[in-house]
Amino acid sequence: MAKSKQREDHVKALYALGESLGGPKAWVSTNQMADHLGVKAPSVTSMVQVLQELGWAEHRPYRGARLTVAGRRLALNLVRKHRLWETFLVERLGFGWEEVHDIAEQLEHIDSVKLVDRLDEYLGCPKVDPHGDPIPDGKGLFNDDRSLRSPSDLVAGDVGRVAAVQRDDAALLSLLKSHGVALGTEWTHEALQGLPHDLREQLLLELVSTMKHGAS
Amino acid sequence: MAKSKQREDHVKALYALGESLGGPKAWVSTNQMADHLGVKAPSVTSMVQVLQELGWAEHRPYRGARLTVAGRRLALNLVRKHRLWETFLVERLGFGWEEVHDIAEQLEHIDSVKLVDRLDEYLGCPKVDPHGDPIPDGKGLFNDDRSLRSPSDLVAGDVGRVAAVQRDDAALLSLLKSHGVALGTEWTHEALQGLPHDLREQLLLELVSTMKHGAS
DNA sequence: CAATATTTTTAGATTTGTCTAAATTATTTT
DNA sequence: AAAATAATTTAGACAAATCTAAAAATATTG
Repeated sequence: MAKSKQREDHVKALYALGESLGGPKAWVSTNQMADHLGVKAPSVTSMVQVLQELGWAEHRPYRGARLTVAGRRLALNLVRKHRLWETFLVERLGFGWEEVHDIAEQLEHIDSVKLVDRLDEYLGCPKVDPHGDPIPDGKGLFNDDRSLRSPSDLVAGDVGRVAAVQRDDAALLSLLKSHGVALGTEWTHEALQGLPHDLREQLLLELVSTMKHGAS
Repeated sequence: MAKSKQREDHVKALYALGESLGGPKAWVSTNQMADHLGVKAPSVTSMVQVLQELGWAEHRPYRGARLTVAGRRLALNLVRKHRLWETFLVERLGFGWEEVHDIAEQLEHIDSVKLVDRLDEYLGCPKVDPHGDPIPDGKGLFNDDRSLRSPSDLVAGDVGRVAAVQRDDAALLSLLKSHGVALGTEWTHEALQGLPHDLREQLLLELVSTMKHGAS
């Protein structure tokens, strides 16, 4: 096995960037990972070579890296732990959704299958975390049957409920909060235009009502 | 500050051994620490020198080491976190008291004052953990007003309630469990003699009733 | 109290994860 | 398509935490 905080962080970065780049087959550049992790590119190169030896990633020199099936399983387990702990912090300990990320970042590295399973059960096997993001189950599968839309998909007359936020960092979440944006709040197309563009684009909405007729 | 898991582990060992050797002024040998931590003596020497530079310990070559006031504060905070997490695992997640030590050993290094305070509050500010050991408060003070006795202090006719166990490791605790020993169970002097000597000596009891008259 | 035995430290090597600077490969531009 | 530019890797250094083997200090014993 030979896990470590750093190795797990690199696996998670590889997963997150791979997803945003078009799925498990996408190659992620070492520079992107370096930016994402706040380290320099050569550090990523050497770590990615370690991940390859551990069987968690594949590395094509000068092309990039991507996760193997085992690496993906590990990544999804980290996501699961992160989101379960965030849920615990918000729902049980009364934290605000904007202040839990850094703590969950530490808690996700705690190594105990039994702990995660018990925590999941204790929280009632939640399907989404406090940011609206889906929580993978014990086998690393999402149960994401929501149909989310970008704010730019809404037209005049539509109302959308905030279901998730794309990026999970304290600054952004505080800013959203200060504009009255929280999970579950409902917004008309018009009201959304009142938000700054970069903020608005971070939201994912569930359509509550529309004036449009025909196919949804 | 510059905390790390290893530095914190050495501070905790220094605290634990110092206590069992007669309080904060006692010098702890590097060999004792090495045994306790499962590393070699030279590793401890170099780490103790680091702790000295950080202001957490004092090192007298060839004599031993002991904590400074700051080091002691850090140690007590680690004990606090360890015992709060153990309480959480047993009382909320349904773990057995013998299986929580290793997980709490990881959780105690999570760094967030707010998290610890919220957890404490969530658990109802418990005074003792599932092994019966007192939990220091946020300022590092024990509220230990129990008067505990060693099994050998009991005489014929006395009944004692198991209030704590001296050592916290899974093997011992499982063994105790298999002999029917759990926190809160009551034992007569005679019944205690039925336990193996080394097991019996790990217990701390609260006197429930006695046939003796006069001073307690 | 001198010789021996034990404990502890120093010296130097190793592993993990990071860095900077230089070399290499890929991409873009003209 | 050659030259310039950008991205990535290699090479080599460094810090943290560990180890083994050897040296130094302390304790024990005859």
